[in-house]
Amino acid sequence: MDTHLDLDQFIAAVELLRHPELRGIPVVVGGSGDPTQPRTVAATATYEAREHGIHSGMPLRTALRRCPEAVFLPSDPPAYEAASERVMAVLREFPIAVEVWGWDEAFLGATTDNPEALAADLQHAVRARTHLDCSIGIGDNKHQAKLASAFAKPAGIHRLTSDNWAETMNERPTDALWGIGARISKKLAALGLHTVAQLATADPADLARHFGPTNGPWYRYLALGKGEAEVVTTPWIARGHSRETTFQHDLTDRADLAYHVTTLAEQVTQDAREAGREITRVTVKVRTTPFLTRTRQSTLPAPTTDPATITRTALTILDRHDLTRPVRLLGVAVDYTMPDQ
DNA sequence: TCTGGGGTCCTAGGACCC
DNA sequence: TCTGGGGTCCTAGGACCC
Repeated sequence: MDTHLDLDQFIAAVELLRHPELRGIPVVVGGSGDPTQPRTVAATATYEAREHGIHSGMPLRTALRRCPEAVFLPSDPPAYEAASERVMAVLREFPIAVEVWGWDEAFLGATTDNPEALAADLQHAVRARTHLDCSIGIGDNKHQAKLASAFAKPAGIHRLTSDNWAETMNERPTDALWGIGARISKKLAALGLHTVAQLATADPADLARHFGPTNGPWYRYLALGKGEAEVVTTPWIARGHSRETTFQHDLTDRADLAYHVTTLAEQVTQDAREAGREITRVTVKVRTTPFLTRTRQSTLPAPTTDPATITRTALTILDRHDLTRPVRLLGVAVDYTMPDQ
């Protein structure tokens, strides 16, 4: 039996623990906390802020317009990281497998006759030790458990297994599945596949023709409620790493672009060194007005952690971009060598 | 609603080689 | 030279997720 644990309103909850006086009023977290700053979006919004139509991903300036009396707090990733680690430590004290999935989620593998009782124990322990609420989903695999935890919100427990999959999911739109978003859902709808039930009975060869040999059949697999069941506890080895910056005002001067690419390349190389990883490929991302994103990349002749090599490569790649339009974002990404290669 | 930052995986097409 | 077929690597972009 797999379970998925999802902390409720994680970032907002951590902030409200630090600022109890803000309970009950609209709070928006994001950027440096200055809602007049352009090109900054909300990381999260409290329930009270949501009632004003504010949601995560919304530009802070829009949020401010919708709710001028809202309190805006800066995003504080180290604080969320620390809170997350406290929660994961509580989970690891249980005789269960823990697969950390971002800051505020974890998959848990357990052998038990009574998963609801285990889930309640976990909720009580997390609440007692961290003052944070979580929702827990129970399923036959991680996909089912993940969807179940959403049904469990707030602070509840829900079971979604193959026994009640069809009755729960069949009439829902395809983007209710974990792994199908708005784009694929729209393409599926254009093929007459609107619901999970319709996708589940679609022809796999048909899907493969439209979505590729891996993705097509996989979508049908998701619609049948199937998915990976193994909870992996071994630490994740990152495939790569990146840093990017959106500028509050567009850049047009090539010297400015070169300066920022150099800084990003140096940061990324330093990150790689600290992680003890070697770089095999460099990608430079450029987003111009009107929100057009392009990437250029180059594979290195040999893996390296030499800052000069990475910087030089990044600058050469930058010159392969069309830089005739104002630039709003620059990014440098690298791929790492993987062990056993 | 003028639209963040950091990831992962898949696909299609071209280059190149045998 | 009118040109087969397969394998592999590389690049650029798309889609999804937290």
